[in-house]
Amino acid sequence: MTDTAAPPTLDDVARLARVSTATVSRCINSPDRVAASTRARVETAIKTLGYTPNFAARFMAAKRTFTIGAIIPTMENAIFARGLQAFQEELHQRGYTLLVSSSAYKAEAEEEQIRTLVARGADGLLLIGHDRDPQIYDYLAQQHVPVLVAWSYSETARVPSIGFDNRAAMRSLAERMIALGHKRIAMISGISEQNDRARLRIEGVKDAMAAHGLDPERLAPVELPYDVHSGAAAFVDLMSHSPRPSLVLCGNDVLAVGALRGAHQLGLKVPEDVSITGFDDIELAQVVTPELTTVHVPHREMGRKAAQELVGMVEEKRQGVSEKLETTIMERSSVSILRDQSE
Amino acid sequence: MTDTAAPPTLDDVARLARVSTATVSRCINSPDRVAASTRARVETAIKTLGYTPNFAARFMAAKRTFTIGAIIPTMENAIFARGLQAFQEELHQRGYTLLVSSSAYKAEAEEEQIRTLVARGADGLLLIGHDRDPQIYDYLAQQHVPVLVAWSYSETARVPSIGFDNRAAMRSLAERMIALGHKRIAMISGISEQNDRARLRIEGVKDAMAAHGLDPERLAPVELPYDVHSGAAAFVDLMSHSPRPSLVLCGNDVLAVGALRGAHQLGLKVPEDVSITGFDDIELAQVVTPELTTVHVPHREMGRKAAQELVGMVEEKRQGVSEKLETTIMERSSVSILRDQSE
DNA sequence: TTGTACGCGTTATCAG
DNA sequence: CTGATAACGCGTACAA
Repeated sequence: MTDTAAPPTLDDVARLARVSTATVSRCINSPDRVAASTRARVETAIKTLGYTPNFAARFMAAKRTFTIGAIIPTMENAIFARGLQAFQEELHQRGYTLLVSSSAYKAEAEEEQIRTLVARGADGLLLIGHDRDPQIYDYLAQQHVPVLVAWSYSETARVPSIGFDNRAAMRSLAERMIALGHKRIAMISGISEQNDRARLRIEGVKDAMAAHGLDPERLAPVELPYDVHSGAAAFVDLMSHSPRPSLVLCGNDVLAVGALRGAHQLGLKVPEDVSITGFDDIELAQVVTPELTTVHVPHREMGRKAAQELVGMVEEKRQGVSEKLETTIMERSSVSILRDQSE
Repeated sequence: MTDTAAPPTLDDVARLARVSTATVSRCINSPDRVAASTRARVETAIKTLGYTPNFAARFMAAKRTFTIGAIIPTMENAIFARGLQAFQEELHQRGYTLLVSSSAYKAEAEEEQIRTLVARGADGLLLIGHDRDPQIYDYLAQQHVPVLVAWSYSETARVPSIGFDNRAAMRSLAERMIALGHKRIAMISGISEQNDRARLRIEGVKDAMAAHGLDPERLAPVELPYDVHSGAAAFVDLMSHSPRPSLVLCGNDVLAVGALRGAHQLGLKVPEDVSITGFDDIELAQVVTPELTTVHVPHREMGRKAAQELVGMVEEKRQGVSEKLETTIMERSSVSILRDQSE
């Protein structure tokens, strides 16, 4: 128990076990390539010394860290939580450690964190969405760090993605709402700059409107940070216009919950007085009253597949292949039927 | 744009700038110790090469990383999100990067992640709560890595903590409820093994009961994972017993929201038929109907102060000093008044 | 002010 | 199956 000593090194272990450092290293990295007897000796030495490999040294020599980095826009709400959890679990099964950083939806912060994670030897990176300064992709390419994007699917983007078609998903939700008889449609969106999910969801609504004889230009989505408070304020403001919308489509569930609160403040009943929808289907959506009609995203599947693909890219040094995941509309009780739908 | 080349090194920069590697290193780490003219040359070289210092090499040579690690029990709900966000912001201001890992409330996972983060050169560690295998503290001491605990305050623990008194906080909530006339009290708790917050909150309720002539042994808290579904199931089960409790105290807001759902399933009105309380005062508490009576925790203050203290410990190589933060009871609408409270 | 040279703790190559 | 030994990229005495 020499508590003041510096952490033990490979050398210390080697000396104690009366072998060379190479042998100790082998015991750790390919145990089968060393005799059982000596291995036993080494293992005891490791135990008694409380030896832990020095990571930096290992990285310098081997250039691999078995670490994957992920940068998500926020940890403040649960949007990315389930997917990330699944991502981590799958990674862990494959012997990788996940390190997470949050950018607070700020492009510069994200860039800095990308550099940080790469410098720290991340073998691969998971990023959310495609929209970012192209220079970053140059940097990543130069550093030979594989990158995979999640939460957004794109065929044309520079890096592979495991995600869903935000535009199509939102379009089909909007079309369903239109089929239900909603015509006066408003939208509360996340901030679309540097955020393809937000941007594409707006486009999806416009697609639906255009396809059904509504003027997309009249949508005029308001863009705000993804938090409950903003959602509530925007909703209250929206309701002060006339004619009032019969439906408020929200860019995600958090904004939708905010809208629900706004309605509550105004004494408006949902869905009788106004309908509200969300996107993501996080736990929150089923916990509020009324439960939210929203777009279900296969969070866990996405996380799991992203991990598989990213590890594949890292280990086989190959290009990643994109995959589009399916979303489904969850019709719950925050939407009213204005017109009977018998076809 | 030689895209196939390996990342540039100090050596490359030195060659291009026609100086030694030592000079380049100085330009980066103590710019004032080098002549302005040569510094300019070096800086251009760095720019044109797109040089980024290799982190592992730097760590090996300098033994500092300006990285702080944090291991939280979960990212799945927002319990730790706000505090962690504040922690990160404060860290960033001081030039440190935060790396986060989640243990899914599993002790072995946490231990592994502690080792991972230390091996990766974390200058300091933030941990949640005090309950863990003492060996881990030995390891951390041996590695000379400063540790700070948050979300729980203790004077007697081996490591310093910035947190609140979970026991006293829960006790005063329970006392307030008793003062309101509640006598048939049930509790839905998190799993208390290896979780001092959960454990102390149970104790707090028992303290309050004992102090007011109620038998603490009759509390019989049920312990479950912190998720909405578990909370709902436990609540439904609790309500099948007779006599039914008039009040269900929950170990945190997530369980309380679950209880609310359970009540809804049962057709029970809250607070008319049964009262429910939470703990933490996360955003969720104000978003559900009825809004949750709960214990407010100063998340952001805790995160900020934890960052300050931990950086202090790292930079000044000193023992950390603990601080107890205040909590307050937020009385909202999930609790009924059974008895008039004029004193 | 600048350069030389060594050490940090591993892994990997190559003999033995 | 095992042992020397050369990298890996950088910081820093020490020397010039």
